[in-house]
Amino acid sequence: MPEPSTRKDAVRNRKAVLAAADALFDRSGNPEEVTMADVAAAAGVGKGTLFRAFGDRNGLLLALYEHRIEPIRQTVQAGPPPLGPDTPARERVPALLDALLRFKLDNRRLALALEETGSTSPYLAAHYEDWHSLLRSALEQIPGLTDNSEFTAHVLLAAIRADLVEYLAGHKGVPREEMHAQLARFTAGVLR
Amino acid sequence: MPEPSTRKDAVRNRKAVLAAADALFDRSGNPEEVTMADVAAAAGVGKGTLFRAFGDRNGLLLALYEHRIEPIRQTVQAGPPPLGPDTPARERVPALLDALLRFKLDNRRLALALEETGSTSPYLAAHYEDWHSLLRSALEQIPGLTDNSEFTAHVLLAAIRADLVEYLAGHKGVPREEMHAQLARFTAGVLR
DNA sequence: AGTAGAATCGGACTGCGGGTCCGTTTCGAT
DNA sequence: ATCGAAACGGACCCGCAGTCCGATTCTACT
Repeated sequence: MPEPSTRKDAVRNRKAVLAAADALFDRSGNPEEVTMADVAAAAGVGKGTLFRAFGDRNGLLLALYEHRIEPIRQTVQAGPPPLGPDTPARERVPALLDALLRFKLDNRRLALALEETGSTSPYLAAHYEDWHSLLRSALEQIPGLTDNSEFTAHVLLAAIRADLVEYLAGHKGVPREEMHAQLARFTAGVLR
Repeated sequence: MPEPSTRKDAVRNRKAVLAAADALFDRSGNPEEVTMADVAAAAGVGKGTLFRAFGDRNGLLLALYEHRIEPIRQTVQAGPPPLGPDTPARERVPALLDALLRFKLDNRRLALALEETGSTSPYLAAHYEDWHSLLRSALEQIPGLTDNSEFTAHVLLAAIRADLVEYLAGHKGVPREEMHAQLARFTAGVLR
């Protein structure tokens, strides 16, 4: 990410901001109450620096997200089954959803903040398209689902949206394994 | 809604505000850019009046929503099949989802505004609980779905969330009937 | 009809957060 | 050591939800 010719104070500050934001978002219950000024202060940096490095609030959230999701992305793209590309679709679909659910449980605040961001619908984010098309092409390889795969992929992703996960896990107190089990059961039903 | 002893100017202003808000939300593409000041101005009323009548932005949105959804609510509660209580669950579930999808298509801006409202997750709204428990109890009457009905109801409702509907219908240009068809196909699959 | 006083009105005002601006500081190439 | 360029940082601006309180309008009572 850091360009070859970037001044080292810029690099240092970028890291400081990422670390501070990372900590702040996980700590607070409601991500909306973490302000940009807070992040800048916690990182020991001015607001100007913060905004120059990440553009806007959404840019910061995105950078955090990409950093955290990287391992999963890698595994999906070139790793072993059940996530990697060599997995039969029937196993890969539930595995993908399971991994994403685990990610959202592990990164609830961040995922929430990312999907909330008022004006920007989560469906317009670049990474949504990625996950959707991956899931969709997996679904297309399963006989009997090829016709409605587009919509089915949307619904399966909607089943693990950050605010739903937060509601069930955080508000309703549904335990982790229970959520995984319910999602697996539902997915199995859809895949018939 | 207006208490027996409410001054008539208050009643008049309340109606004016509702009418103005109704029009404004439907007109603008992005509901976030309709400000409370706009609504007050369009209604020919001061901001103080607006806030006294509805509490806050969310209160206004809710009042609008309840006004518009009332016919559906009535039909569901005491109307004829396929929405009313005498409908066999197997037909009622898809009918409910279809009606809600139609509602969201017809009231896109409003539904969006209602589900966005930053800090307040849609899952904490009173009406979500209502629809969820209705759908869930219908699902429970279908053999083979009784175990996972809770989660299944959440997912089916997630399939018609306002921002997803807006994304598909508005951004991707999926026509109405196509959306209804896709939802019906998916639901049929889930109900097996 | 007239009047008192309570409820409502309305727009100036506050608080707050995202985002910008620009004088000052730091970097690194020569 | 020097100089131009890039980065810094915090004062500043802007827009919006929500509040406050003096002015206004309604209604109950005579």
